[in-house]
Amino acid sequence: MPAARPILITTPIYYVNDVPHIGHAYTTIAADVVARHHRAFGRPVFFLTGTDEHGLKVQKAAEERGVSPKRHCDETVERFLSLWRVLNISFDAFIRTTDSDHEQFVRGALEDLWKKGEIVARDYVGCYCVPCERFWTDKDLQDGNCPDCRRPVERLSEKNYFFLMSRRQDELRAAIRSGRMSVLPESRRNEVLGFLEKPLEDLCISRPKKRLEWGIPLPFDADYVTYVWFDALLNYASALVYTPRGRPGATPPDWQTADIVHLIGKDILTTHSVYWPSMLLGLGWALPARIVAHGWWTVEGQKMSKSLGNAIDPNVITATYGVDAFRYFLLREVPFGQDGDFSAAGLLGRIHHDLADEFGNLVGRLAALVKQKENGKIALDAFRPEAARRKLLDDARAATESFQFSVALTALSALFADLNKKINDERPWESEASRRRETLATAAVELARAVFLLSAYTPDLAKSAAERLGCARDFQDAARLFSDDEVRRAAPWTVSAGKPLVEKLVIPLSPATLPEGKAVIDFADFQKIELKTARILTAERVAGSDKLIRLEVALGEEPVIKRQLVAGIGRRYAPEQLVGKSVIVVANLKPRKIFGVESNGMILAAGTETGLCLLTPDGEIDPGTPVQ
RNA sequence: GGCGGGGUAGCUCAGUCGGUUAGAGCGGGCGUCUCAUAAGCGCCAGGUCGCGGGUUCGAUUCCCGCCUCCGCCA
Repeated sequence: MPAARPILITTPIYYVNDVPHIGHAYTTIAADVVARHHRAFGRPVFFLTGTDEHGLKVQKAAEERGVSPKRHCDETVERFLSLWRVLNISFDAFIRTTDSDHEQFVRGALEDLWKKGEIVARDYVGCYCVPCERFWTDKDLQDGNCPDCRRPVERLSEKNYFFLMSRRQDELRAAIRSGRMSVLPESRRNEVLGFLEKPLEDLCISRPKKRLEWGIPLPFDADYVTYVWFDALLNYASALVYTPRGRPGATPPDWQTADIVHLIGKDILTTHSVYWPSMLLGLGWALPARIVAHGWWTVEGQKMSKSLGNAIDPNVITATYGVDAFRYFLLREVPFGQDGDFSAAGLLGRIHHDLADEFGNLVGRLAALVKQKENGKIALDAFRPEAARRKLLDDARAATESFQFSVALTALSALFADLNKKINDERPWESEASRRRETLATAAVELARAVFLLSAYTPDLAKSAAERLGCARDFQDAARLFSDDEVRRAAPWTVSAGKPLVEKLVIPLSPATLPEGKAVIDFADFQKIELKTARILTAERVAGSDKLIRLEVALGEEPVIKRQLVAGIGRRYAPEQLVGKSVIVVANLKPRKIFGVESNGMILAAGTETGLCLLTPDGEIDPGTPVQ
């Protein structure tokens, strides 16, 4: 077999100031799956990740802490390194843009472009926003301020250096159209092609040292440092020519011949599919084969944001639910490329249904059957391949190799379901011996192959499953495991029984995803709340308040039970809008006086004072009906 | 505002190059086996296929308009 072309798989280098969250974990786990998968099948792989450590934000953060920028980076980079250890990330190299070899490399590339005339000096006139570290055009400004942060901008005219990106427009477009460089998913490809319909501008790649010191000095002008993106993007190539920290003995491929795959988030699509390839064209280097952009995660239906404080800390999640469960969930839940929602209930559902019930139990029942009926030995010569299940395995493999992780895991899931059905149908606990052996050997081999494919996604879980099946040794040789003839000739597998492979978790609610300050209540507490439907009979504003409305509601029809209550919904609803509406009220709330009016209950609404929304029954229902 | 992509079962989505009963997974309900983790397997979803109009013998599928959501750009 000819040696497979080496694959270079990369994640973006993460901004060292960031606190790692689910988004960082997602990209990195996806890249890890690709790396592990190809390694398992014997293809040379180089898996690269790292941190981006230059720029004004780092400089400022270091100043605030009273340490040098480098020292600041040395400390904060640990957050990423330790998370990757926790998440079982098998990177071959971890690059930091402050590595001196990387800095040398960037200077070399700049020198080369400068000599080739790909970089020119020009006066730049524009409005600069210091906090955002970027220029804006006059059109961009909003009321003369930065459109991002709304702070005032500085008008500057200064010499800067420009990379002549504009001259790469046609070649770039052609590269994408021809498939020489593919951008996935297709919607992102269209976006880039749309972007390239408009005239492409040149890229300012310098920053005067007087404004920014923390960067790589330009080799041809010591008064300037390199624009952070230009510096950062070059990591993909620089990491191959020196040896950043990483897996000992890992051999980097040659940039010019490697199959280069950049995994990115959709926010950095343009930098990776326009800036970076045009830099490569300028340098005369090979283009990446594929740029794969994934989507965003929301958390419990809400956008992740600093102000909400709902960013998911993968350290916390994995401590509660397990690393493999987390890895599995992220890649199974959402088609790669689309946005997804991370929820405790969703994660728990995947663990219980997919991993414990469907998969773990299958391994367990098969091992138990072999133990009881065959003295623990699986005679592989009884294996009889089944085309439909082989197709599921092939599909799963192909899907992983084309970054369709959820498709791959769905195919494996279908295989597990089919094997469960096969065992049910063929009833090996009571069938005659030769038939029984065939059932068990066939199920075992097909399950082992699936576990092999799963091992890129959930390495530890797959390892325990393989040990349970007694096939761990044959995992060293994918070609043999997947060859019907060869696997039939392999030595029998000896199963081992044991505790359930995947334990179900008893977690009432995820502590990691609970809003801060909210206590967990048990069901009995919840039942104390009497919720009922009600119809609003009258509504009027409470004198002296623009927020409060006095309501009379019907809590029962015959006889009509009236109730007076006060609700703080006046900024959103006018009284006349309310009459006749059906609502949900807390009926057993202790009465209290608000603005001198007694309120005997509370109306349920979602949202804040102005953005709120009354909760109303979805259909006709009598007032006074209990809500449960 | 321009360009692009959506709006299909409670949820997430697939699908129809126009045509008898519109599909899957999850959740929910019912049944059943017993090797296994109260696991497995089987059965049960009648949803104006966003709204209005048009073309057609016939449209959820094609065309037009509208509403609405999302992405990129401005």
